[in-house]
Amino acid sequence: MSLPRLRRRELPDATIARLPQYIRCLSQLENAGLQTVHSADLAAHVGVSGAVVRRDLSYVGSYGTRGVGYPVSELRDSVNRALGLATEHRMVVVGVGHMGRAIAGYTGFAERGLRVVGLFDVDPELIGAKAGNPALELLEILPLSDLAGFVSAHDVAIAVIATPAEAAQSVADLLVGAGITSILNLSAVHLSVPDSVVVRPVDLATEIQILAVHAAARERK
Amino acid sequence: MSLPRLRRRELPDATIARLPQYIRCLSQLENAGLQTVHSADLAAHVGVSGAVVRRDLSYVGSYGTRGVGYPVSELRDSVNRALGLATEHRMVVVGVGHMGRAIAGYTGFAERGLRVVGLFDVDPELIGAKAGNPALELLEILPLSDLAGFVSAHDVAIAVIATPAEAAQSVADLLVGAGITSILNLSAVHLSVPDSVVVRPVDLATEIQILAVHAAARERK
DNA sequence: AACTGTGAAGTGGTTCACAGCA
DNA sequence: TGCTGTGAACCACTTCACAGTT
Repeated sequence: MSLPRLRRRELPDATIARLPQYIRCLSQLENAGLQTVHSADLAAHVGVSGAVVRRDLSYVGSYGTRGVGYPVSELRDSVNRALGLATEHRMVVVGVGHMGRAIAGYTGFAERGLRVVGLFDVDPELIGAKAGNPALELLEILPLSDLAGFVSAHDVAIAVIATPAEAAQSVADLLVGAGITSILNLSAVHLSVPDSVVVRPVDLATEIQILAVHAAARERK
Repeated sequence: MSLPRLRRRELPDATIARLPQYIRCLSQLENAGLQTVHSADLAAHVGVSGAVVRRDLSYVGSYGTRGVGYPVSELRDSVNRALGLATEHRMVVVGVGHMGRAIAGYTGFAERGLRVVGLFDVDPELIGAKAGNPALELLEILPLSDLAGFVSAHDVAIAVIATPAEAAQSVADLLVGAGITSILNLSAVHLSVPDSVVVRPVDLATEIQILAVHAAARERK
């Protein structure tokens, strides 16, 4: 009998994306008083196959019982731990247009261990105004010139770029200089950053375009 | 010598996502008077390798010249055609919060062959108000009860769900009933729809969570 | 009998490396 | 010589299918 593998505890991105969905489902089950859950139940809730769920849970190192299922609350704790939800990750949002406000005001970050702590913009009309999640304290919008100081003072590692495309690269340079290591890029352009910095691009226009191309292909067929 | 393969002209999603970036770059080069471009140039602009660019362009069936490169304007036309940019794809946005407004007001859709033609919400305070891209005509926000009629009357195939999680599934049901075939789901929950309907989920909180988990892993190391 | 955990095969996409052609 | 076009290897993730365990 070999010990459970302790080596690389690297979660695939696809798994990380599903774990919070399992957590939400597990919390509901726990409230409903359920003690155990099958991979198939979680699978149905998240819209994947049971095999995916079992594979995901094998990564978090939490074991179910063959023939029975998974213990609901232990499993939820394990998944929480795998996601590192004990520590709060602070982030800043640069660009307080509609998209920036949508993120600043999103109420679902707390349960994911995330928190927006700073808002930045160049527009003098916006600077000094307040925005954010009304359930927490509203945040004052600060000028970009305060960004570097703020990031180091508040030990922020994650930034969201929600500026127009033209400003995105210069904001990224600023963020990197300030010590940010992870960037969510909502602008439509590719950002050049050092290898030590991780960028995830999300472009809603591109997502819709993918839908449109497939829709056109289906119509044609 | 075998004819160029005419069979499945299916573009991979990853390729579809990059083509608009090539287009933007090609337009710039064309304005600058350049006649030809190397795969490496496009690659640098988009942040991928030259091999990816060549593979992508081989899908669109546009041929460069070995030893020389690609003809800029012919290539742009080919890419435009591959993306089906000649026909305009109409879409509706359901949920006119910050996220919905960000999409309704986005000015980059036109160059991608996309257009928001309808806005819908349940909030009586919002219904009747106007929102959208100020460069075009502003759109009146309509009640959900108008959705089905609107979709069939205006031949809309694509919808964006930008509602809170609780409303998302019922909105999806409504959209499917109305004949929508493609949905961009910005809510955090999985949507159940018939196989004939394509859903692309985009959850910004999840994207940030992926960054946070990786950041935590790097710190730990 | 029921359900987990996981090798092994399959899939979609990227990277390598090089043959082919101007 | 220089750059394209593309088989083949590779990689990350999913799916299959079944052995293992209670």
